[in-house]
Amino acid sequence: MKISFKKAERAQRELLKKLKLRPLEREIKLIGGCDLTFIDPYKNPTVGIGAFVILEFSSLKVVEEIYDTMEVKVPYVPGFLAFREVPLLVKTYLKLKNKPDLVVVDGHGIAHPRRLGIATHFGIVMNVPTIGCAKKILYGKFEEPCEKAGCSSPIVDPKTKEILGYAVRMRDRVKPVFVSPGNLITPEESLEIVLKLGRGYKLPEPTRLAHNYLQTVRKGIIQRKLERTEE
DNA sequence: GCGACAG
DNA sequence: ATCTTGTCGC
Repeated sequence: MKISFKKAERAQRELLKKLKLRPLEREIKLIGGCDLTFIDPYKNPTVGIGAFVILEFSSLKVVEEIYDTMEVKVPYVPGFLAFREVPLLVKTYLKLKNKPDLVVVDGHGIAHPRRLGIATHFGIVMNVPTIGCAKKILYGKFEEPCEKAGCSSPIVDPKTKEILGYAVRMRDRVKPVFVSPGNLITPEESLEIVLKLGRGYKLPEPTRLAHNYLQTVRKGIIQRKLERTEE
């Protein structure tokens, strides 16, 4: 499927009007992590697998895990990731029994050329507080944080000098992750919460667990598919 | 014009 | 985003 940049940008500008970067309104009890993978990432129409893992924020214990699949035809284009991945994230989110008070999304929030990273896009569509946590920078300038776990430095918009988020070192001497608010939260709160989600790994727990869960699910699906075609 | 470019 | 073992450094 082709993608109209003109229409996509227009859609992003429309969604931007609904963005709310304001302090959290209620206490975070349940926190969700989500991620996507594909059966064949190099094929164009391909089957995507989406997953959500819900954790109790205070203990980081898993409360619920769920996944769903969907045919994905939209290609990945930097700056327009949400158009490829949000539909499946929404489909999976709707299956949850335990709705989280906040969702950590694999990708950026407002640290995006038009402030509409996947975390922001999903947060606005679902009207839920979100934080974006990406492994690589997409937009904004930052200084390398100190080498210790817990160190951070702001991601600044080169045009407006606004703070879009933070580069955060979750583990000693390991590459930082890039944290920015998605919707219904502030940059400072996003940083504060992500720091509480560290378990000594590079990624915050919700994201790490969603990713691990997906790997297991994916192997199972591929395995079952093989058994089915050879008997 | 060139480089950079989440997943 | 996937395929993959060992290996090096802290």
